[in-house]
Amino acid sequence: MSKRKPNSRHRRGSAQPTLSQVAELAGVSPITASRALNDPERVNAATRQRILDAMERIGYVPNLVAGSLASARSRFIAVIVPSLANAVFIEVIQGLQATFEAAGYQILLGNTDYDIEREHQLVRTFLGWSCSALVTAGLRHSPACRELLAGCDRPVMEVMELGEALNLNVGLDHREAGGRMARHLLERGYRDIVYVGARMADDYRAGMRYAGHRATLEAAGLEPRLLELDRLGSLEAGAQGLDRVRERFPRTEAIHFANDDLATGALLHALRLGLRIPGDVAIAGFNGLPLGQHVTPRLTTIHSPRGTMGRLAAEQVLRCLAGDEVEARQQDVGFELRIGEST
Amino acid sequence: MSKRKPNSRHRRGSAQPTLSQVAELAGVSPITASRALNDPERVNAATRQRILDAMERIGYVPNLVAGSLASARSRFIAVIVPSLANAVFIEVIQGLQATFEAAGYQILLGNTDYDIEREHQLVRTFLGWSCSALVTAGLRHSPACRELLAGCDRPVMEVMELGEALNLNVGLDHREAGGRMARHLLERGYRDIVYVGARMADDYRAGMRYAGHRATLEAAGLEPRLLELDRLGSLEAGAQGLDRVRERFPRTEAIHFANDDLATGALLHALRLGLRIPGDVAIAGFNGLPLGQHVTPRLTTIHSPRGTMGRLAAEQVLRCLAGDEVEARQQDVGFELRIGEST
DNA sequence: TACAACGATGATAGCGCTAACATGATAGCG
DNA sequence: CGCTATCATGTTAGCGCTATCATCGTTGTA
Repeated sequence: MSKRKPNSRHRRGSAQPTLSQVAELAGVSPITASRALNDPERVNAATRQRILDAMERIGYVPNLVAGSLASARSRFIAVIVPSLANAVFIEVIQGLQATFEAAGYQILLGNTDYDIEREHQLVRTFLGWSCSALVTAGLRHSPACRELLAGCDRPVMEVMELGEALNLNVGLDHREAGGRMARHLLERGYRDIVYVGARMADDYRAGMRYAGHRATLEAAGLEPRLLELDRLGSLEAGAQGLDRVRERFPRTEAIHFANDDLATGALLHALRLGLRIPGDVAIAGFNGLPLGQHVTPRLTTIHSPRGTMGRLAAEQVLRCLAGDEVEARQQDVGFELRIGEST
Repeated sequence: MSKRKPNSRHRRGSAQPTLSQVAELAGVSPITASRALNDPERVNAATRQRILDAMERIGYVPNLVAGSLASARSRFIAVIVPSLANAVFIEVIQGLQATFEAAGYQILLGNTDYDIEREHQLVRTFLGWSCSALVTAGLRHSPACRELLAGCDRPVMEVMELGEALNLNVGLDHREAGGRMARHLLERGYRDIVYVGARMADDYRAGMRYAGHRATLEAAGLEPRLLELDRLGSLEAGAQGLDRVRERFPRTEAIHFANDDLATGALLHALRLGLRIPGDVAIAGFNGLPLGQHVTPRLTTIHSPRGTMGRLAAEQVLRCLAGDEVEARQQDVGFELRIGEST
């Protein structure tokens, strides 16, 4: 029933207390109240306390959206990963999150589901949020996305792998890692070796490891064999992978799996089947997930420092944001062969 | 060297193309350009195409910060969890994320690290971002945080457990789940049963499961035994838990672990030690993680539908945001006893 | 004592967008 | 043919905050 007053045209807003109200209560101007929060040193201690009290009293919550618009910068860091189902990305995210959060930044998490177009969309959205920096998992982007990232005038960090990066880069050499494991298998005397990947068109870093693996085998005069599964890595997929390898390549002595999930799934499945490991078949993985280190026999794998990768990447970005000179735009976190009893 | 012109006082902004520039190029007013994006039906098709072309041409990226300020609502959903190290939360987040993302919402992820004050801080920050709704893992909050949530005038969803919720609630009854597993162990004939928890002051839902476990044992006239570890659940901790139980309660017939990580860690450790399961000791867990279903013997556990929980919660929140009447503010997703060979 | 240097605070003017209302053209109706 | 309904678009006025420049004492110094 209550008709809106005809004169007062607008009345919007969220009915939340505003900085102006705080300022009025404290008897200062809004800008001083703003400074009390964002640049406390520039405000007289007594005045500041009066302002903080007023905020407390009326339950003021800063409107960060307004602040970001006015200052043209947010305290958001965009983080874009291809999947949340993979423990590897989670650990990198944890490293990023802890470091950024400690510096007062909030993470905007995006999940591409291995869709490169989706990534482009996410980058647009995050730029629309005036994020301070972007972190993406991997170096592969659609051309439009790459252009957007190159021209966005803020730190762009690409993690997980090393290569021709747009700007900042922290990761490891997957090709080399794949080669390293292949060499280990050769050193152990295995000759009939199969590499098992899972959707390597999407998980292209697994493809890079395979490339290293293949090159090593070829250099040794052996014929590389590849089995590719059409679903992402999981324990279940690993079990299936083992079955398929035994069916297709019955003389196989060793299986080099694209990751620990696959490898552990195969290992547990092999135990169920009563196979001896590595007597009947040797199994190797990649990642160094805890899981593989708790089974018997322990999984031979290549450990990558994922938490560290996230932390280093975040520190690098923070340094950039602080305006410090960044010494190394590219950082190799390396990897480590961990030999268990499975090979 | 180039002195700023003395008259033009300000010149800020990000040098990014704006809607006004798009509008000018397309020969319409800014509001029409705005509508072409946010409410396409209300704009003539030809005009709309002209506007979209103009956007494409100058590489316009919507400034979502400005849009949110003007409309007093963002498309953010705050999601607050106590940890990212636990697969359980990850799976809930995945369910939330997929559903919210499909509806055009962006998740703001917060990690409290089991610190209730940190949660309060996160809620403040997220409210400052004008998030459309909040999702928190669990019902426990600091009084100030609870007050903030109660008065924030947007959907608040509490997931994971059921109880006295602020507003919306999707979860399961942990007390009942703990009781259910205890009953199973009793039915199997075990009498000397130990419950192993890990930092239950923090992981208080594990404490609720223990309460159900204890009640069931007491009702059967048995004395409940508890072993608490001072670190969070992990395979490693589970192995340690088994050792401690065997040392402290040598006659133990069955161990009810607070979660699958602990249980699986113990199970694998037991196999390493050459113990028979369940002959020497029976092992049960909670969660229904894939891991436990791939070991031999398979782990007896209680499966909770975590992905579903996330999805249902998100759907409920979306319904609320759409203004639909919400039929049930509280939803029990239940749980399922999955009997493996470990008991 | 005059003047620069500094510290504390304020006035003004937007940031880029959209809600609310307004306008003008066209269509539908008896 | 005058009236209202509907559609397409425009005008106006902020959303709540902060960058920029301005002001006004106070202090230190020659």
